[in-house]
Amino acid sequence: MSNPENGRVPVVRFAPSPTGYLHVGGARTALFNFLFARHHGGKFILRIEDTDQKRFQAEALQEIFTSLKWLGLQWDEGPEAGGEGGPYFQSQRTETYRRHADQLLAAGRAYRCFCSEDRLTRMRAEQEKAKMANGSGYDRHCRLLTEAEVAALLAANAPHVIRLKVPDDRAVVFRDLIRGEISYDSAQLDDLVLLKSDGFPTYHLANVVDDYLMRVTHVLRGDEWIASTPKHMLIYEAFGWPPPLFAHMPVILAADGGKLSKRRGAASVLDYQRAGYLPEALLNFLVLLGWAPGGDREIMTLDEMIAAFSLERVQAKAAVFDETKLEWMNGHYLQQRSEESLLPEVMVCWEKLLLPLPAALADKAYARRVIGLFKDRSKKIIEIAENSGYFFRDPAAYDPQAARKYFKRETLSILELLSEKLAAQEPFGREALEGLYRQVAEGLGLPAGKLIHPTRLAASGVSSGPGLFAMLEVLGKETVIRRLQNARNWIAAAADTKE
RNA sequence: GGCGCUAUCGUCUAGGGGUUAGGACGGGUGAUUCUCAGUCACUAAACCGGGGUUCGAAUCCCCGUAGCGCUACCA
Repeated sequence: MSNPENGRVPVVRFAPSPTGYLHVGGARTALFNFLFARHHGGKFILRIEDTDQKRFQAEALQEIFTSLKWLGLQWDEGPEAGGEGGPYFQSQRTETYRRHADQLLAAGRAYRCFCSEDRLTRMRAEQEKAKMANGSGYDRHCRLLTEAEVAALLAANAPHVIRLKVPDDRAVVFRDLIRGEISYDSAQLDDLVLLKSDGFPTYHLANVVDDYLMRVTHVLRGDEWIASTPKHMLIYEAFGWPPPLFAHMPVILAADGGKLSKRRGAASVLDYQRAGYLPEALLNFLVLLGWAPGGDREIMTLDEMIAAFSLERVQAKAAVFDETKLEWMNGHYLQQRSEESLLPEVMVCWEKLLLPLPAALADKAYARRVIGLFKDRSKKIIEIAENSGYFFRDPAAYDPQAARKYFKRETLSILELLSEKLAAQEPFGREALEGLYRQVAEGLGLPAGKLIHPTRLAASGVSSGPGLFAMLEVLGKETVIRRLQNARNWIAAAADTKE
């Protein structure tokens, strides 16, 4: 399948810089790239933009890989995957960038700039003071250097950068696939730095050179890059290369309308994993932030997203990250999942929560049944583990409020009677147990609730949870009777101290 | 300050010259039940403001306002 825009099989790339963890905004950009590539039968490249040595973090790199894999966004080319366009770390391509910067120098489209940081700072301060209406930015001081001056400075080993010669006063126009035509006046643009004095390229140079060399057809990136795009257009032009197509994704905002940050709701992708979210839920939620397939469809598998995805339907407006809806969606996907598939992840939570580890945890079949009791009433994986502790050890205490309500003196005899009946009950299945309870209640002339609530509290220590009879069935006869006895003794002791 | 982008219920969005402006989350009410959830039903809730264009504007154009982005030898 070829794409409708320029007839070539699309090649896209996700190009994070390893300066921090992959957060949901980045994940959404990666997702849109992935969906676009898959929809058109194209290629999805992962490229690491690590040209800023000062901000590089090795852990961040690992986390980016782990996050993308967890979400199921497998890249076709990139680190670990290989490919013809490699290497995929920009820090390993510095020779390439230098060569290309030289090429621009030779063509007279760029020049060496020896200005010190000091001079630049002073210049900016003066511009600030003069409140220059426009055209603030580098004053092009070194553009006027003669060849002899440059040669002398070079001979003296003077540190320098390479800057692009930006044309004076011209419209730079490009078409954003989501917003339409966007135009900038080149007079607004700086003579931007292409190669830094440490020999590393700036984002702008590396980005353009790599996108060209890797034959990228569509640049789908966050909309904070819109203002950089005219600069990139000028670089393509200086090289004489045809530019790719651009589409800028709207940003994702925090609930208060501000920027997404760790402090404000949006953590890294892996934090959502740790918090008990399912990848399919996060993906489905994220795809709806800035895109909709049309109509009323919301719940979609990855394959359905791929089939329906199109850039034309991507929203231009920033979207607010609504954690509540994510939770709802996660609950939905939790219900869809089998007990079996949930087991490893719930087990991790149990192992953290239940120390020392109860022997019952080793019984996989039992664990699966417990999960079955909780997955439909939970929103996150962690909740399944948090609320099910009593399936692995007897309650250490009873919820005080519930105890006041359900553990009364007259409950004593009820629990005793129930213990007796339960001991004789066979089979110990949920329907049979319910039948037994209704029968006993009737015999006593009491509403079934009078039996059910104390039993629940005795068996679990809390007053909320799965249906009582399903719970008793999973717990098993021996455990249930033991807990009923424990509760009986507890009530008796409480009654004594009161007197 | 300059430049740019954006604007439909609280939130995500559908629609797009003539509609009772639709759906989802969240809220409210009710039903179900042994609790909590869940599920189901019902319900309140929106076209930023002003000018044009037009028989007709939420929809197209302009202006304003607000929000956001960029304005680095960061990405």
